[in-house]
Order: sequence, then structure tokens, then C-alpha cells
Amino acid sequence: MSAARRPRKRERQERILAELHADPAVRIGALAQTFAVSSETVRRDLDELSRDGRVNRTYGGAALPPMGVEASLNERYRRLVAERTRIGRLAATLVAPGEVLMIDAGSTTAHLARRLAAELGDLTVVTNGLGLATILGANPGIRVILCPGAYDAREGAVLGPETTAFLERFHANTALIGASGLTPEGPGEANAGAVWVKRAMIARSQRHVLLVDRSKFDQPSFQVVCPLNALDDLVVDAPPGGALAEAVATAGIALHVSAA
Amino acid sequence: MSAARRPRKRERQERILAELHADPAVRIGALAQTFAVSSETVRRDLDELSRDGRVNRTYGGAALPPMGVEASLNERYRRLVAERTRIGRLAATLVAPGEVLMIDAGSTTAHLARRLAAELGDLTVVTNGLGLATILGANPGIRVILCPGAYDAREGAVLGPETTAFLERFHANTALIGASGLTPEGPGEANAGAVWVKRAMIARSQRHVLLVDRSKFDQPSFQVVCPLNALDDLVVDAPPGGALAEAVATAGIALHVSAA
DNA sequence: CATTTCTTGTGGCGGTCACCACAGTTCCTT
DNA sequence: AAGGAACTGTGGTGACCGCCACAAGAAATG
Repeated sequence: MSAARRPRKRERQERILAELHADPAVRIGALAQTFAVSSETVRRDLDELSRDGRVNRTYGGAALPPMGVEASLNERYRRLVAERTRIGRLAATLVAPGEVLMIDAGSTTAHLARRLAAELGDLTVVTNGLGLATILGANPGIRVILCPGAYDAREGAVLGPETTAFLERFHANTALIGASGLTPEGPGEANAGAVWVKRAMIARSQRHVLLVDRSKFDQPSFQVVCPLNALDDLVVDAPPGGALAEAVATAGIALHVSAA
Repeated sequence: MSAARRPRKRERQERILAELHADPAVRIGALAQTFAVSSETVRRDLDELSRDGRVNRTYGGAALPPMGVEASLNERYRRLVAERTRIGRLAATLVAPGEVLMIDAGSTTAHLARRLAAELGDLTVVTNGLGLATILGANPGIRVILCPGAYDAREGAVLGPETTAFLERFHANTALIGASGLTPEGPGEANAGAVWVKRAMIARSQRHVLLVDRSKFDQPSFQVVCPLNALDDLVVDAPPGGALAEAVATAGIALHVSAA
């Protein structure tokens, strides 16, 4: 066995894919020239990539397969769509025209944003989610302020000290945030950068609304964002049970359960 | 006036699209046979569909566009795709690994970003374009810093005083910007907010590169971004002519014309 | 070190495509 | 009905691609 992978072929194929990302239709002749190999070799590479479904072979070259790229984000986004849609719809009813909101990046809050963009106007929204900004910006009545920061492709959001420092400069009526887990301790979050953003949003808002679907119940996460009693409203698609239900009740949180 | 649209061409093109949905890469010869027209006609159809961004032209046929980001993005982005791809490719060669870049939001710079993400790593990029951030963020070797500001849905970018103030805090090696026009006076921009962002990027960078396609030549715009001699490099898909060429030469700008 | 396997290059033949210019056709306008 | 614009076909040249078989080189194996 040899630790040294043969870099030749594999690397060339990776670079072909990169090339395709930049230019949706590459030609064999050009690739051969770029990598200083024979067209026959490129042809064999393309056939191989095509066999694995990573490219679509075309006459004289190759093209990207349709819908190839962002499976990671989309997959998360696609799960529990119906539940999140209902959560978003319900959470939107907690917002009044003229309010200033802070909305956290996330797939659940994206549904809320769709709802807000569809049925409300006259809002000011501060967010760190690029997708959120796009959705809300479609409504000209909504002023969208995007935070600065380091772009995190997995979250589709900006994170980091720039982001939190920026948030310190604003005041909002309501913070609407998501979480990757919810326990009696409070909402939890796996992404360290996102934790600080959520905390900053909570610190700068009067009312604190958490949106989570039932799959988050009793899921411990890397960090606890804030104690449970820091929350004012909890919007879910199903009532929690056991210790979590009890903790929510004793914390005096208004519980909003979306209708089926 | 004629209520009866000429069905010939349009219907054929629709059916070509339908064919493409069934088979992601069609060939000209096959299409010609299917519709009992000459290959030359199919070629013209494909070129036309490609011009409108509805298919990706390949050698010998066409493929479906990769449905990623640009489906919802502006129609503007679809025009002159080939020219902008070449401009982006050429502009990418002006960037060295390890550099810190400021890149302006725009359709031409988006092509540059694709190129950078495909072939370079080890870059730090400050940008105000959400699409740019998404494209560049796909490459984990690129640190993307997104500016804050008011989200402008038409531009897909953040603009305004927050944006320019944020930029003041950074220094970059190179600013890569687009424009909506280029005259002997200098690059012009129609969007008032975008003008200030471009100016801020230029002010905070050592080297200033302008990317424009030939359709921008001698197009006066609302505001002039900066005098022509503030630029160091000009990347275009065709050499300018007349007074513009003269002005570029006397300003001592390095002219980069992409190969056909 | 010899052998086997994998990878790549070369050369030729046939087929397809790109490009161009020109002419014929169809349809719309006036 | 005549003029014009849009659409399509034809023909020819040049370039590129696809395929095949064979051989040379590199890397892994024993």
C-alpha cells in the first residue's frame, strides 16, 4: 500500500469539474489544451465522470448535470417542509406592521420570511441570512438590512465577530430565531458562530420568539443559546411533552402550536 | 396585426426545450431529423435559445442550464454570457494566490467569481454581492467577507452608507469592479448606491481593474464613478475604438482583450 | 528485478459540426 | 398586388470529434 495517491488522473478530473462550474459547457479540445494532455485522455475522463453521473456528456464536451450543486442545503431545507410552512405561517401572525425585526438565518425562519413577504409590508428586517434577504427583498415594502461577516456556505449566512458587532448597533421590537435543538435548558445550536448571532439578536430585541419543529425537541446541541426563560414565545408544529413541556410552562413562555 | 402567431419557429423551439427535458444533452443532427428541418435551422434555433439563456449551447448540440443560482437572477445576467465568461476568465488571470480582493456586485463580476472559485484558492474576498458570496463560498479555500447594508433586490447586493462605511475598514490588493457604461470620462454607473460602493472599493485598493463588455462602450450613465486614469487595468471582450481607445491609451491603462 | 496493471499517447478513418454566402419560400405590411 | 422582412434550405470548405487498435511509459505487485 502507498500513502501517495496517484494524483494524475483524479486531480485532472476534479479540475475538469471545477472548470465546468465556471463554464457550463466545456469542449474536449480546450480541456486537452488546458491540461496538456491528449484529447483522447480527456475523452476518457469525461466518459468516466459521466459514468458516475457527475457530468452530462455532450457531443464534443460535457455539461453540468441539471440540479447538481447544492444538495446539502436543499436537503435540509426539504425535510419537514409542511411542518415548517405551518410554523412560519403561525409565527408571521405574531408580527405587526411597522415593526423592526431581527431574523436569524435558517431553514425554518426562511419559511417565516416567505410568509412575511407574501402578506405583510412596512417592515424593517435585520438578518444575517442571504436567503432571507433575497426572500424578503422581493417585497418592496420591506426594508432589509443584511449584516456583514464571514460567509458560511453551509449555513447560507454570514457569521463571526463582524456580524455580532454589527447587530449591537440596532434595536428591534422582535427577534425571531431558530435552533438546532430545544431542551429544558433552553435552545441549543451546533454552529459556534451562529450561537453568538442568536445571542446578539436576543440582546438587542424586546421580544424573543423561537421557531422550532418537533424534530428538535430534546435534542441537545453543542451550545445553549440562552436560558429557556429568556424566551417570550415558542412556535412549534406539535406540543412538546414531558420535562420540556413542564419547563416551558414554568418559564412562562407563550406556546403557539400550528394547526395540522 | 395578426392574431395568428407564426407557429413554425416558436413551436419548434418549445419542442426542442421539451426534448431537452427528457434528454439532458441533445445533438443537432438528431433534432434536425426529428423535426424534418435542416441542421442549419436547428443550429439557428439553438443559438437563439442560448442567447435568451434558455439552453446552454454545446459543441454539436445543447444542454439544459444548470438551474443553480441564476434561474431567478436577473435577465440581465443571461445576456452576453459568452462574452462575460471570457472576460471573467481573463480577469481571473490577473489575480494571484494569497491576494485580498474587493469585488463589486454585478453580472460580469459574477462570471469572474465563478472562475476564481473554480481555479484558485487561498483568497480573501470582500464583496457586496450576495450572488458573489454564494459562488465564492463554494470554494472552502476562499474567505468571503460580505458587506452590510440595505439589500437591493434588483442588484442582488447590499448598498448604502453602511456598505461604504464598512469598506473603509479594509485594505485590499485589488479591486475588481464592473460598470454600466464606459466613456472617455471614465466608468459610469446608473445606480446611485452602487456608485459609492465602487468608489469605496477603489479608494481602499492598490490596484483597480475594470471589467466591461463591449456593449458598455461609449454608454454614458447617470454618474461617473472615477476618472479614467484612476484605473490600472481594463478587461474587455473587444478593443474599444475612437476617442475611447485614445483615452484609454493616454491614461496608461493596461488593456486586456479576451480572445474569441 | 520481472511481471502485471493502469494510464496515456499516436495515428488514421469516417462522421459530424461550424461557418458562410446565396437563393428560395412564406408571411406580413402598405 | 407589390414590396419587404423574416425564415429556411443548399452547398462547400475547414475544423473538430468519435472510435479503434496498438504501443510506450509509469506505477504497483510479488
